[in-house]
Amino acid sequence: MATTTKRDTAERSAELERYADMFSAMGTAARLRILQLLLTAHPDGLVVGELAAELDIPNSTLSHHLDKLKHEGLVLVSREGTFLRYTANTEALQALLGFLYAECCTRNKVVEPKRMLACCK
Amino acid sequence: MATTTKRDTAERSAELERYADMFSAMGTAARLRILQLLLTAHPDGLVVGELAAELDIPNSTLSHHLDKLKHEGLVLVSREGTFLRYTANTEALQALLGFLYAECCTRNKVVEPKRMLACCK
DNA sequence: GCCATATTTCTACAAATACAGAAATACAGG
DNA sequence: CCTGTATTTCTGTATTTGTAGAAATATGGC
Repeated sequence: MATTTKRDTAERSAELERYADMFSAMGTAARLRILQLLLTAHPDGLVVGELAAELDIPNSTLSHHLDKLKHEGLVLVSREGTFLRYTANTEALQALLGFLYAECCTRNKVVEPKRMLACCK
Repeated sequence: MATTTKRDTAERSAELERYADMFSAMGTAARLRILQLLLTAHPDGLVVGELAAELDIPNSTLSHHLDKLKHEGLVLVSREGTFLRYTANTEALQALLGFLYAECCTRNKVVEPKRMLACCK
């Protein structure tokens, strides 16, 4: 019989916390919109100035949002001279989608999870 | 050619806001755990006392979290005498999953979205 | 080294959120 | 109607979050 060790539980709750933080990072219209724009521009991504042009929010606010998205691993950054280019982190998004799918559907036993595994890049 | 009217844009941003609120509602470990428990118990759901027994948080705090989840449409409530029974709102979760899938994958053109439509109940 | 541009950090503040003890409400049963 | 149990609302506080102006930093070109 499979025993659930204290470490298992700790890991599981740490994982839960991580996903909660990711959901939280997507929990405002501004940041969700940023992600949308980056996904639309994927895999090239966008530099901050391009995002700013679309979003009509002050640079400092935008920077703050980008920092949060970066901190939760939802976007990646690379420098191009003076510019910083942000791209959506498809791996993280795939993980999040997979988690949601597993929680929502696997436990519900409506669709087998295999179908999701190939999702995203 | 399809023109994008002002109303289209307003609707789209209202929708975005709604999904952002949903993500926000799942943006803490406590509420994500509540959803997990409800999904595990789906379709029966759980009464508040059962949730309280699992979660080890004060009733008032739990009630507050449940209220937020209810407000964002992620759970449904029904009264059973003295008890209130909460269930996961699979329709809302399916919509959220579909949104995330569409944003993450359709734009990315990796997997066709048809595969998701039958997901959840 | 200096200048111009891109982006972030600093700082501050208002608003939202998490939390929880205590009181209030809702219901079932006697 | 009174009692006990279930759950929420009330209340207050501490923390986090969103926002943004101003200053600072980073980079490339002259």
